[in-house]
Amino acid sequence: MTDTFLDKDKPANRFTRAREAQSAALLEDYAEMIGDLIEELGEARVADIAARMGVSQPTATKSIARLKREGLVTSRPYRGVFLTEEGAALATRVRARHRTVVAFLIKMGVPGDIAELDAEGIEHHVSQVTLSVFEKAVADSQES
Amino acid sequence: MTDTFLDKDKPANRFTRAREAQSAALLEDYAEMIGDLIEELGEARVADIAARMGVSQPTATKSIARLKREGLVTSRPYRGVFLTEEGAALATRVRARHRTVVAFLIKMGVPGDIAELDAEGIEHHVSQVTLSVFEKAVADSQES
DNA sequence: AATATATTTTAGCAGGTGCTAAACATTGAT
DNA sequence: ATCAATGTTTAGCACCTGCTAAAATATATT
Repeated sequence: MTDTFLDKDKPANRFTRAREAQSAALLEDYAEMIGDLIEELGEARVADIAARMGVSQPTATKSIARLKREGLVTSRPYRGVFLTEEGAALATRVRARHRTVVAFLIKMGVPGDIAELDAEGIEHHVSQVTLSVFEKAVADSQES
Repeated sequence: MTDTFLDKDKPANRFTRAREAQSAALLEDYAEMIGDLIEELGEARVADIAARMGVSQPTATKSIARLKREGLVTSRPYRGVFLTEEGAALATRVRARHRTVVAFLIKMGVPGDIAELDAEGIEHHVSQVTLSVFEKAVADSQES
């Protein structure tokens, strides 16, 4: 019996862990943004997704293909993109985390626009433990 | 005259900015680690670099080629890797930033080991403004 | 010095994300 | 119904980062 049964999926090394988080980041961002678009516009078109991500439409199409492969969205050719149940859950989770990180940075004194920019990169690397710390810091500042 | 002369290098969009930060991350990590190895062992060998990065040696060799292309390191075949002046400056900057992020997270209440893991991903996305906020928060907690 | 061992690089592959140009489908106007 | 404009996908490229297997070089042992 080895001592590894508890860390089955834990990468041995911090860089490996950061690489894995980064690999999930694109999926998370697309899921969240597609959710946003559906809420705002009633549908998520490739053109809008591409514009918001700052990429070309073919690039968006290709990434959407990956999202489909991963079971996060569905789409039919020349029609919009829709979140699966799993995708919608991810979007919700990611949106909440994003808001927490932004609120936390602002609470620490970072200007809002910069907090928004930094959060976009930071959020994907915040563990659950750290996120809870951020949440608590934000909540504490809101006590009357 | 357009209104863009002030934001020459600023990506239009937060995702584009995060992508660019990510592209620099690998360079930053290698530079820092090569600096660490030289300090600890007197030299930075490919095998040690690969082990610490959690990648195979061929992968390390390939990334070192990119570092050379970017002017951050020098190396001769079958010999160690050395930082250029620019690479050393980058390593110093990155190491300081890493320490600040870790210290800040710990100060906020994140356990040390988790702070270390999270910082590895977060640090590359922290702007100068946010870093200053972190530094100040750490400094404040150290007042006697 | 010859041989064995260890290290490093090269070769070749896979998969991800980006692009432009061109083909295809849909939508809207005449 | 046809044609033009718009939106989407396909094709084909480039570059990055990862891998394994094999070749090349350096180092250590006898």
